[in-house]
Amino acid sequence: MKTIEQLLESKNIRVTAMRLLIYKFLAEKQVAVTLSDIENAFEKADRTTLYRTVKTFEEKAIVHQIDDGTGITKYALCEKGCNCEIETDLHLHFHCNNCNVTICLTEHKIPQIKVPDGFISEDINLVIKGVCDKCSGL
Amino acid sequence: MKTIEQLLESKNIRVTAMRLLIYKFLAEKQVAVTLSDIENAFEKADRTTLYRTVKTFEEKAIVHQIDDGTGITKYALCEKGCNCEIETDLHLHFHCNNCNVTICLTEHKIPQIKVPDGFISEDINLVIKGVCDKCSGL
DNA sequence: TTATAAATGCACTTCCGTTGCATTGTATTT
DNA sequence: AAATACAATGCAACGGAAGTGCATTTATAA
Repeated sequence: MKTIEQLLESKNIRVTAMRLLIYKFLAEKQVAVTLSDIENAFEKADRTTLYRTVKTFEEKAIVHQIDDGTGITKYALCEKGCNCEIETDLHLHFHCNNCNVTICLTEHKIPQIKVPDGFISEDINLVIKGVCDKCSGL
Repeated sequence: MKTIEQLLESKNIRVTAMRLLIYKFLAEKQVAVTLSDIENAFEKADRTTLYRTVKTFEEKAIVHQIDDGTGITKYALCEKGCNCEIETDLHLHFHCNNCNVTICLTEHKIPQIKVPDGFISEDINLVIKGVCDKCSGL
């Protein structure tokens, strides 16, 4: 079991208090969060710091960005089964129109999709919108 | 063959010069356009008018909105084979990372995707990013 | 301990989407 | 045709989110 410190070091990122806190925050959340969410959780910290921290995490493949169609970028930790950098391993996301939550369906892989001749597929973004299990009551 | 005037009237939208121009602009373009694109094409017109015109078109299912992950909303005409309002008929979009163009692949339908128990799928957004036929040179 | 570089905080900017309100234009009724 | 009603347009402004420049603080290395 890797500690967060070890993880950051393995990615060549300096271990700072802020980064540990943000990492822990993301790890606790089971859903994708916006920058505002992080802002609200750390009111003492500056927006820019949070912004740049998340950007650093993204570059180092610690978090991945999610575009769920709400117009606001969300972020979620890359963990067990999430190898965002590998195209064939992309998972999909679910956005609840009711509670506005976005979650990673890491176990659901995106099916191979044929593109027309001449087109080269590099990345796929698949977001399903609807009602989540908590809201549907099923 | 319906004229644009007839189309607008059939959707209960008043026929105005602006709307005819914007419709023609969208029809000429083979790709999805941003509001800025339209703005640049009609510099005499006000941003708000263009914005509201497109929104009207969207409500009346004349255009559909595309979220290609660039963070900027794009719009494209709904035509032959595009029945956006019907979930099972959703087509996918391709975004070229090179020339930044987004096109509708109307002939490519989104495969049925199973969601976990308790989740209800209402809408699906699928964007493939890569290199388009014009840029790939294939 | 000092030098070096990265991380943080503050201020500010830009871009896009959106709304309120006054004005112009279009359609309808008498 | 004139008056009325309502929709479309234009202008101004707001708000949120993303992003940048620079000074300051903090951490790492020499």
